[in-house]
Amino acid sequence: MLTQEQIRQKLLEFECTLLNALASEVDESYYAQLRQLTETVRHEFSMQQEHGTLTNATLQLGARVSERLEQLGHLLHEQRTQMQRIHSAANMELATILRGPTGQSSEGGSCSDRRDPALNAKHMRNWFLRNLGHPFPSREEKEMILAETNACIRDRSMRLRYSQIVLWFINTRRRSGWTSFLRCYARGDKTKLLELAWAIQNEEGGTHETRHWSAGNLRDLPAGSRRSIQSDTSSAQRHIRTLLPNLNDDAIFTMRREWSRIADRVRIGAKERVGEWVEEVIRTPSVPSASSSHRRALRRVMP
DNA sequence: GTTCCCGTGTGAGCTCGAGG
DNA sequence: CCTCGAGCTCACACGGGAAC
Repeated sequence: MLTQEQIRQKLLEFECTLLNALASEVDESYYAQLRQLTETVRHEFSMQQEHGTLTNATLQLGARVSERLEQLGHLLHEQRTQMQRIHSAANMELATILRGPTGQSSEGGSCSDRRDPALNAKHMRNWFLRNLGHPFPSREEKEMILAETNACIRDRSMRLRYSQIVLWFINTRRRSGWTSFLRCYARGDKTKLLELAWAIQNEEGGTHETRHWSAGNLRDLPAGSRRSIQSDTSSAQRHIRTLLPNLNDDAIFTMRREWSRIADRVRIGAKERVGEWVEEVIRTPSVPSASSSHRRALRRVMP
């Protein structure tokens, strides 16, 4: 353990370092060095305090250093805020230049303005994957996702609207294949699909992190459906075979593969897949195509 | 009847690769 | 380099169904 004099000496050195930092520019490496030094001093100080070996004068010195640290903290915060402001202003200016003299503002509703290539879908994807069995956020949840997404966007003009969140979920359900899966394996019954998702999740095991998806919560269902599931206590433990008794091993394998593809498409980004739609149409020629995408695909492949 | 939400159909901007 | 088509994505309009 250090002597009282050694502690005082270290505190004075530390104070000197802090004063230098306050008087000059602090970069990331200097900041890291200061943080390390702070930890060392704090550790030594608390050890001495525990043993009651600190004099009043040393305690006062400690308080003064602590005050300097706080000052430095404010200064760093100010520096960072200023840097962020400069960065944001530079980005906006660059965007204006790149847009060129004919560039239009995002107001006005023309079609050229509707598309936002920088749509930040991270939070929406996360929510979707965590509720893959029932990806229908409530109004409150959509507003929360909206707030989380917009908190990540510093440029106010780029912030999302509530309707964009709604549209994203509609389009993602459709394009990831979730809606087709619902029709195909649950006959449009969302409650059954959630049960199926739970069954797949139970059989697959692991965690959300290893699977990259979760079935979601019963609370997401309408009250009536929730009650009907809860009344059947074994439903969450049901097996895929019980839920889909008509499917053989091959069909169950195909179903599980399609389910993991849905998760992948949501995780990486939903893509239109012309080849697979054509396959689907060829497989079931008697079923009229339900989606515009089918028609678009066919129009492209068979002009 | 009204309101809200969802699904479907479709338009349109953008990117990218192939071909001239 | 330019053009063109395919694919991807966002957005809007509209209709249907459920809840009130």
